[in-house]
Amino acid sequence: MLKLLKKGNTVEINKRAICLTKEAGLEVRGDFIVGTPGETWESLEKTVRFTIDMKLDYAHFNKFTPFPGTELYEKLTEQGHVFSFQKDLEQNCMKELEVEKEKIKQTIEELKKQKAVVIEDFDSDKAVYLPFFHKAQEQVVQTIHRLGAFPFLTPDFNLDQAVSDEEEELSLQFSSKQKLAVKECFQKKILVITGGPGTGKTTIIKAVVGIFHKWGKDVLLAAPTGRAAKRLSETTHREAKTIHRILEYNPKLGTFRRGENCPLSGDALIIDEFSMVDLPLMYYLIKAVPSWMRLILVGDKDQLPSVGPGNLLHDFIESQRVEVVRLDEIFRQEKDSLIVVNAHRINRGDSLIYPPKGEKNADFYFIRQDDEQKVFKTIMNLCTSRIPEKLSLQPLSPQIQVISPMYRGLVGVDNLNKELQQRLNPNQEGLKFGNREIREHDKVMQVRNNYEKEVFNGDIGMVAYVDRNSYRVGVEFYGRTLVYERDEMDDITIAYAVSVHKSQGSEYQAVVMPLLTQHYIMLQRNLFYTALTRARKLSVIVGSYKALYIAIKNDKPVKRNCLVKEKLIKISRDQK
DNA sequence: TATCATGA
Repeated sequence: MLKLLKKGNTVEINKRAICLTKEAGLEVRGDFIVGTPGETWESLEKTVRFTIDMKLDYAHFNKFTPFPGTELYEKLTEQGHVFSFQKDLEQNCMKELEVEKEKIKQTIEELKKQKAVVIEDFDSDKAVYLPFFHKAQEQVVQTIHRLGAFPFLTPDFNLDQAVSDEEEELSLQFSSKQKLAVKECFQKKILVITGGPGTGKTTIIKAVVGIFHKWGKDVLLAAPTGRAAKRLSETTHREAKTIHRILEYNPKLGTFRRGENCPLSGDALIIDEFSMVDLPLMYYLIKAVPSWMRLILVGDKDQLPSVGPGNLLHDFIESQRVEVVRLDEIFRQEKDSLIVVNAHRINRGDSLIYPPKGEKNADFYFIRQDDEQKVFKTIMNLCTSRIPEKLSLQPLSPQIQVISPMYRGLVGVDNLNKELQQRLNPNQEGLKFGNREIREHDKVMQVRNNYEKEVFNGDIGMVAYVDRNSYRVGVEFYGRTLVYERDEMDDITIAYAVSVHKSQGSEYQAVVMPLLTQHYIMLQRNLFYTALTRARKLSVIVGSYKALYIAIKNDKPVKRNCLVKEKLIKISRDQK
């Protein structure tokens, strides 16, 4: 018998299945099968095929026989080597593949009987889900469809006048696109506003909130992270909460008090940084949205998709069943900035434009370096002297940030932090906590929301003092010094280098990033785009051309197996 | 084959 067991955050299917999943490359992780809900038969088979390929490769490797197509194979055959057992092995593997496929089908059928998975016909294919993800996806699609069709109040005042009033109040001039975005918030039931950094998303929210307020309507402001919520409330001068908080999350029970039976109250709900919202969170959120409430979703569709399943912002936009305003004019940086130009090129999958040789005033540089050691050395050199000199900044300045795609490795976040601490902040007596040391003047990052201290996950600070007697540390965040007790030390981490994911939502004058083929799993267009657009004045990429090319060409992570987009299209077609 | 991450 197969059973679903819950262990920590992971669902395990009994031993045979795990064995099967391991052998077949099917991983059951974070409550869903193969990384994404709605995995199709076709892609399941591809995964299996891939695993068999790897096995084949591995088998050859063990017998010192290279795989056809590899450089080594070509070289050796050129030299007259013959690999006679090649064919047998391949044939065996093909048989194995059939057996594996059959085993997977049987396992999934068995799981279906136990209602441990939901199998759904979709077009000519079949989709496999864990029940929760199936339910979540259905609910999100149906509710978005229903909410969009629900009648709503349109303003009884002159909208154009209201917009110019806001312009005056905020003392700025909206572009025509921005004006449109503001006005559409009042003319549409559900609206998506998307645009890159510097396209004025927050200013638009500000104006929208202002107009709603003057109209006498209640607006709820929320964001998926504590930091984004804090930023939102700072710019709008109104209360903004995390989505978890507006839904009144209960961490002990893992439930939300707000839901169908206890909906949110208000006339409009604005979610900022919507690109970070994943399918489960959207499910809980949408359940708590009453029919009359307007929904305004704001985010950058080109940023990193949520780590959790789903790619909702993208799916909503692509489905063309939700109204979208795209902000594409850039205000923050000039048009001749290579950072801006290249950010656009990355999103189109075009190759980058490099500064002319010897150019000293460009804001983007690519230092070609194939060797990991050399990349490492270059980064050290950039951080200790070249960048601080060029921008006249202190080497310890929080305005210089190293970003890395991964934690592991010589040019990973962890090692870079260790080495940068040694070079940038030597000779300081620090406090040891486990295997790390916190020193005076160190750059640190808060990694957990703390509402008492008013610091949030992702906030960057500097160690102001270290008290060796009481084992306390004082950290200065934006002019405020906060005291950390010994047992609070896990709330901060050294932050000379941070992951690209962590850097999302922050901006720095200068950004340095290694990019090598060893990061291949992370080499995605969105990742590179996010890293590049964190810099305002200077962005330096150190790495191999091949890695750069892979990253730009790879738009795969955008294509997830969720069927939110397809289902939104289907549901509106079926109703006609 | 193995990476990133939020929330109370």
